[in-house]
Amino acid sequence: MRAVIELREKIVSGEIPGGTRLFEVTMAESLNISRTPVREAMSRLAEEGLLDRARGGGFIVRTFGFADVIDAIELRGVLEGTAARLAAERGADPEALTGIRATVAALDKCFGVTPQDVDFDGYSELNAKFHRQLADLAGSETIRREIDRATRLPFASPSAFLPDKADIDAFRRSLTIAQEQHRELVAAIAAREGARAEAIAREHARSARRNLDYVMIEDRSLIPRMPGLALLAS
Amino acid sequence: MRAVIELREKIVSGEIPGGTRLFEVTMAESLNISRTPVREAMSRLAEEGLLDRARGGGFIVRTFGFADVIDAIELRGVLEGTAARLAAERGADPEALTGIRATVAALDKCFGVTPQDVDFDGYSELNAKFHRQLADLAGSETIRREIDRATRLPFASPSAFLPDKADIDAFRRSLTIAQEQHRELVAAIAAREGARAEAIAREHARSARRNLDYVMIEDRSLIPRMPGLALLAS
DNA sequence: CTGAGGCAAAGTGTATACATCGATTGCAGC
DNA sequence: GCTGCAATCGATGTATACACTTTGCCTCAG
Repeated sequence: MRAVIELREKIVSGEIPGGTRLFEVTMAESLNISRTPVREAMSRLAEEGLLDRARGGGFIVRTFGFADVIDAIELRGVLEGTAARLAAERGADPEALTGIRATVAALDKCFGVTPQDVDFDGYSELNAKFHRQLADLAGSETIRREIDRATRLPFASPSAFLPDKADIDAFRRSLTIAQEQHRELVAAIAAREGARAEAIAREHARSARRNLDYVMIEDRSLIPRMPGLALLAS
Repeated sequence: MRAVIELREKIVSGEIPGGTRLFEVTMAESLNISRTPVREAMSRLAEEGLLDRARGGGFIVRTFGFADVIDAIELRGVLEGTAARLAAERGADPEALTGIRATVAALDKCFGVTPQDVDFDGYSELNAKFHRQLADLAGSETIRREIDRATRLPFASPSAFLPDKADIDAFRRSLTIAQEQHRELVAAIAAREGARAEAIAREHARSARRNLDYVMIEDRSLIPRMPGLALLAS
């Protein structure tokens, strides 16, 4: 089990670059374990989407570029949008609605009196909770699973591009906008406005893309500080 | 390798019902192989979505109901819709467009002069090709993979509810409508009409749902003839 | 009688030896 | 010199023995 964690870390940190073929014996020696758990670990990481099965057996580290980050964000928006739309169309469970409203209220409390005063750790955690609750809101195991899968890649998670210290004004502003979207998204679902709920969820995902664009265009020195961008090629 | 195929068959045929916990030793004995390839096989079937990993190790056969079929169809519509929209918005590769147009033309030739005269095998094969080409059209590996994944479950494939003999009028009619959607979908993408392309792709997936509804409401005796419905619970 | 703790059995996790498959390289024959 | 076949090396596939974890039941104590 430890093998999974160590191997995953080596991949997401970029220590093992994309395209590398992983040999069982080599990996087993470097981790000081036998081939069997290595195979098991690789199999699991293939499930996660970090590895591809090579033809004729074996595994290859997947290569990710910025286009993949963009598409992963777009995909998350589409899937969360579907969850929101279905929740609106089919009617969300009242208890679940109450729960997600509570999360929105808790997120409100992360904002202080001044724009500078934001509880980032609290926001990040509650944001993750909000998105988990959203995925559940449609009551569809199929949708929930798919969101979970699409979200598993390090740069595709809803909290991937939340600023860790958020000393950038543009980032800080994005939090306020995102929270407004949280609120309106829940309102749209409760009002059974499926199309609107879907549109908001899609747009909401794009805030991650805006932050990504900022990092890429305005201040590339932030790239190393973004967990999940380390494994990108080039 | 043979283990994967045999085990998969036992699951999709319903021989091993959902919720069953699979024990490595038992399975190994029943397949006359050792535990190692059994583990490997289960791991792969977990990737396919047929098995879930149980807490404390081991695997459990996933349980599917009709709600899962509905949601899988909806999901395919959403993902294919996204592929279509992105292809329209970003501009599809001209060669790829030519290729998918050729498939549409070939599909046309499956329809004879009378409504009764349809080449079902040819249609089925070309239909699968069309959907493969559609998934590729956006030029996004991320999208293509996700469509591939969502489509892998036996009841979620684009050809899942094509009538094998199609002796039902309603089914035959659906083919004509579906082909019209193929044509308009390509036209919308070529015209860079993203929203329309997305809408058509979603609606197109719903034809599978219409066929499913027919089977469920009008003539349940057809259920065993639908490959991929055998593994459903209840 | 109930609850907790330990013991036993079953099942998975791991290590390792052996088999098999594929590719690459070298040799021989044309 | 080129082509084809064969052999060898390296990698994954398979079998099996052993270790460890977990779970369920039974017993003993409160």
